[in-house]
Amino acid sequence: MRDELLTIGPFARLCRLSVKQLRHYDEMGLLAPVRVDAGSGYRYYAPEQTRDALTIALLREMDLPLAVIAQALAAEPESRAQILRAERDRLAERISGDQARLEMLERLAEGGLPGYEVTMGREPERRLAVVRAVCTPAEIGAKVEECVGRLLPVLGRAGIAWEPPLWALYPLDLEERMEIAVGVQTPHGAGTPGLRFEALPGGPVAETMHIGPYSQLLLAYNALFAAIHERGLRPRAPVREAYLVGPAEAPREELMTRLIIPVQESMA
Amino acid sequence: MRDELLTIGPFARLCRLSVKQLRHYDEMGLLAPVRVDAGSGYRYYAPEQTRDALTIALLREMDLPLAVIAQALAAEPESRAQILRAERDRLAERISGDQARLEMLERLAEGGLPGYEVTMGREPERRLAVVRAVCTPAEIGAKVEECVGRLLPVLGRAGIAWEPPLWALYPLDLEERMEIAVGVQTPHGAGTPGLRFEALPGGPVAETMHIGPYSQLLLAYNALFAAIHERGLRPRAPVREAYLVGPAEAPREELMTRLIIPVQESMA
DNA sequence: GTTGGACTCTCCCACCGTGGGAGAGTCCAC
DNA sequence: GTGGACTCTCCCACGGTGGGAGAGTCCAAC
Repeated sequence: MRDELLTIGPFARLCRLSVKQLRHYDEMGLLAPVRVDAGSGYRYYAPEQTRDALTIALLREMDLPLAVIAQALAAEPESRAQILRAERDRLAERISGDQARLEMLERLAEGGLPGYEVTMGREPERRLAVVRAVCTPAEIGAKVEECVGRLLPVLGRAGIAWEPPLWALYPLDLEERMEIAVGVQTPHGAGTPGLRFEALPGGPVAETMHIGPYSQLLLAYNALFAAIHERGLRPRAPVREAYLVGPAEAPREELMTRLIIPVQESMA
Repeated sequence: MRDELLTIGPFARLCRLSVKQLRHYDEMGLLAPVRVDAGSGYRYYAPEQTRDALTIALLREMDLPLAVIAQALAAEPESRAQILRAERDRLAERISGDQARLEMLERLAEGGLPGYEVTMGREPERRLAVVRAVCTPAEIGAKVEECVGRLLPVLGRAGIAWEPPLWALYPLDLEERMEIAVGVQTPHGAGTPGLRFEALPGGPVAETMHIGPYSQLLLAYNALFAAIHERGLRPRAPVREAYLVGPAEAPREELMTRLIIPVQESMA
């Protein structure tokens, strides 16, 4: 095999990369030309390097960061596969996030920004039997389900009577470490192991109804917070969700969720 | 409603935006505070501005560019809905692109980078009856289908005998304006209106078989080009695909496609 | 009144990957 | 030996956000 070297332009054409890209990859040590002329600085690539260059182009096409590509190229097949799997998971997560975004955007594009009727009212005091969990914002959906799965057996075993709906309580801000609670309203069950109790004070609240998948809840909260602030009020934790029609009873398009945020005169 | 103004920090907390973001939005004219103290430069926001700020936060959450958000906020409801629909389409396209990427990444993560056996061989001369089209790289899939839909009736009406597979011809480089052709091998049909003919010269080729959805074809081409360049050969247009098992005959996981790239000694 | 601490201001730089363009130098075929 | 195509390095731009410096401001507590 003759090893006539290629200057950067022809080499770029072979691997479907731009000259700028190749220079950048050289500079960052991802793909160095086999020879660099000391005098002129000209980069010379060997035809064998197209293999790596094509691989880089392929992985870039899948949106892997250059740093990760560098890792993957340098790694043994085993850890390389591991890196690729990690990236696959990252991409899968991005897609599912984008799909939620898409659904919200659909709704916005069709219904416009309004579409939520916010009511200012009063809530009675409630006593909830709850289980708690700590999670990040991204995990909320899974964690709530998990909590429901923990809660119902406890209630059943203890023979505690309760009526729907299920409730969930959230902090006001979506932080990295947020404490949530899932429960039901009941006067019974004090002292049951695994159960905790939450006394929700009565008082003024803002509320609205969300019909549709949970991925679109953000829209409802947006309307809710806007209405609260416009009235010069301040939201107070915990935010309450009541699952009037849940995933067990209806397809995701028909879920009904009541959103309630306690409010307070801002002067207070 | 008392209009006690808020400094940037408390206002940021209300709308779940960072102080940096608010300053940036002010600077670019997206959301200006109602009052800026001439002496100190302090920004003062009115509680009513939380509505716009929340909307901005919401649209950013859906990944709309700030410039588009500015447009949307300024526009009438009608054109706003239009803008949102356009963004929805953009996002939908990104998702489908990402899904293709994900599938390729799956395959890479599982099978590793190898997985394609590239054969160097010789192809006989072939005479194809084709229809042509011009498209961008993103449209290829749809255009090829459209071409098939145009080709088959013409063949049928003219009573031209042919045998599977269907073939497609592509240029070497994926450019913005690429000419493609779809056809079948047949000795008949000269002069049929709507049909053109393509004489594929025989000679040395590199080829491989791709089994799976078309969204993963890039992987096969990567292996193919790498093999060609490693042997010091040069690919020649047109690239040929033969659809041995097409979408009409099998689910997408089981599609079989033969990829053939004519090659030439690089010295020539 | 003064002090201290929390807040705010403006500026610059960083990330990521790519492209554009300036200005200078190099290669090679005619 | 000359022209034209190529290459070099260097700086700046995009998008949106964050970090940090260094200076100034607000307000409550003493």
